[in-house]
Amino acid sequence: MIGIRKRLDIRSMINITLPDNSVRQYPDGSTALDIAHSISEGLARNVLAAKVDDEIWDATRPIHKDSHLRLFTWNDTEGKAAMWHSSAHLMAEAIELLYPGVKFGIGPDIENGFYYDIDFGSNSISSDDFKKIEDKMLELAQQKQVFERIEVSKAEALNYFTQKGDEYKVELITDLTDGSITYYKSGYFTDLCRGPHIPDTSSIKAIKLLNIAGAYWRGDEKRKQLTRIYGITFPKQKELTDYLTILEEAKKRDHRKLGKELELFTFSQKVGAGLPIWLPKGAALRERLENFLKKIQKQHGYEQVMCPHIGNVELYKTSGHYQKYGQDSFRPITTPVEGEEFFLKPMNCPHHCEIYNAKPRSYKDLPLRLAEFGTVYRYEQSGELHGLTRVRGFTQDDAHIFCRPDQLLEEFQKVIDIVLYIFKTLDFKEFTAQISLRDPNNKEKYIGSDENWEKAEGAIMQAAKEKNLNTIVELGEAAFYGPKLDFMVRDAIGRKWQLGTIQVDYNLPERFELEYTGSDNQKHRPIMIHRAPFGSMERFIAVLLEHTAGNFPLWLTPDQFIVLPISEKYQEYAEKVLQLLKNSDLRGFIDERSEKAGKKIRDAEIQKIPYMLIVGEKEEQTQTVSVRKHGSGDLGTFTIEQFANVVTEEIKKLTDN
RNA sequence: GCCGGUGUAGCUCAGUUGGCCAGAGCAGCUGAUUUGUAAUCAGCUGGUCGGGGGUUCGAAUCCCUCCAUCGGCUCCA
Repeated sequence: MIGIRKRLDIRSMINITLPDNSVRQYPDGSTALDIAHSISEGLARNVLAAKVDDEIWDATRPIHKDSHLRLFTWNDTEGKAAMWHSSAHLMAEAIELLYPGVKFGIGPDIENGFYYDIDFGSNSISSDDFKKIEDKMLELAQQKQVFERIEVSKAEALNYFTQKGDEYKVELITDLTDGSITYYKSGYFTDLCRGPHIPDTSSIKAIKLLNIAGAYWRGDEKRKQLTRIYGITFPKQKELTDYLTILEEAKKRDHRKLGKELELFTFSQKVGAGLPIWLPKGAALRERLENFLKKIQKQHGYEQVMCPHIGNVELYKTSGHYQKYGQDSFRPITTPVEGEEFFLKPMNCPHHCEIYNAKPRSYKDLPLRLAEFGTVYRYEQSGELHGLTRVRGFTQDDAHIFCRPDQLLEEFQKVIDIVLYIFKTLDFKEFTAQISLRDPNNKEKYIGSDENWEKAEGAIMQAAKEKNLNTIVELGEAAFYGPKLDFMVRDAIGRKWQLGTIQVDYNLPERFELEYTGSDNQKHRPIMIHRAPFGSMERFIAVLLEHTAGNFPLWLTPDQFIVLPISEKYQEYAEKVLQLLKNSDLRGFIDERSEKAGKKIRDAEIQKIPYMLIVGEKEEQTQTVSVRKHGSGDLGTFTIEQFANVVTEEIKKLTDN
């Protein structure tokens, strides 16, 4: 069906139910914008989109039946989405005018802004061209271009884009069903689009193109790479300025920057890309974090084990990792005489299976919980490396739980408890529990029987449900041998990273022929749970750095205090203070430089040391310290013992929750 | 791996259209100062301008290539 409905002279009335459940009558064919006008002019100016019953609509689309209506403005997610989606069209329009003949892929709104994937043909483009495009966009936006929705037939749509020579749109249309296809036309630009859009471009007042990147057409590495331009727009210039300021602030919390400034870790071109080197302060911090988890694990019946860093190729053929990842691994290590092949250990599970197999197991031995801080090496493509969050060598806080079927649920839930305890202790409030299942349309990517997959997926969902976890389900995110429960946390600029992971595995026990003798004196197969509450030490510390902006909890932080003698005369007393606090198991050092107190304080603040202890004549006479707290200032005078007690108590409170 | 950006002293950055011995601040070292809640002063050290190749009378600056790094894409056992 084509085009514009005829406007009737005498229209019947429709009932519109508003969010407060009040019902109002409007002429048939009224738009959300009309209705907004009837409520208030201010509202009408701000309406960007509307929800008509359960669908998000253009505010300018005529409504022809009794409906529930909700209006969206910039303050609503849906309003922002409509604005950014329309901004993508605006950008495409500007680009089409500036670079005639370009072809368009897709251009959606995203969490913060929008992008458009464009085939620039022989034109090459870089961020230097942004200004020109932004200016053009502003010019077009000011023309108050109206977004017009047009229904078209499939044949018509195919014809239009074939003539235009845009093969990407043709491909998209081919996959659509006839009767549901719409165009949106604004100014000089017509796009295949489901909508909805804002009424017109005049609400787009501030525009910033953010970055440019290659993006494979339809996410497929084997297909052509288009140029993706990311941007964001706002209804007010000030909001753009604020947004950019927030981005700048977030960059200051980048773990790569803080890690260097706080001397936690470094990288060396000579050692190799993606291979972090832990400096003394970082290594000590990491050790504290390991000890924290070791203590919890000990309480939960885990046993520590240790395995070599390499494993014979046969180990990985048995596990199936060789077939899946052999070609994408660091090249094998071979022995000079025998020609045996070894792989750098990319995961700990096969080794742990062999520990299980080292002796016969009884049902009474289960669950068997084997834990190891296992350092593994994985070849990651060079472009994927990223600080400590994506590396080629890292240490997993790994453990494998071998259990009987009747123990699975409880064991899984106990692991959830550990993860939640850690998150609580370290104050990670915003995380997502993601159930990662296999892609039902792509089963050949996975090993194992359907039956085992179904059992494993069912177990995870049941455990998460009984623990009242607020979960989201992602298809296709499972590991190749089993489904996972992943705990996702965002970094400073909003990227999502997987930290903790818990996985149910029926496959490796089969491949390694793991067995236990049951009470019936028959052989049975155990189930394996893979779990890493931190995920990896590297990634966890990276995310922790960004969450705390380098102000680690007192029990973790490298230096808990610094003693600042006012002058060299008080050096001896400073050493006494240091010694007494060390005796109380606190960490710190003395700033012995011949600098003024102000300078020493400034430097200690920059180093984010929680407590600064200023000592001079007064303090020496009364055997006290003047305490200044990082970020909050002077706390007054304490005896050394008082200070030690206060800090010890504070540490206790942080770890005993 | 792919697209685009970046690479100058330990750190943060200047270095005009290719042109004298490549600069600054901080850090470091030496000396002076002996300091009371976010920067005391002076002097000095420190760079094959990411590596290699090329163009040129002349390259930090232009070209090629490799490496690292940043933002994405793809991937993530």
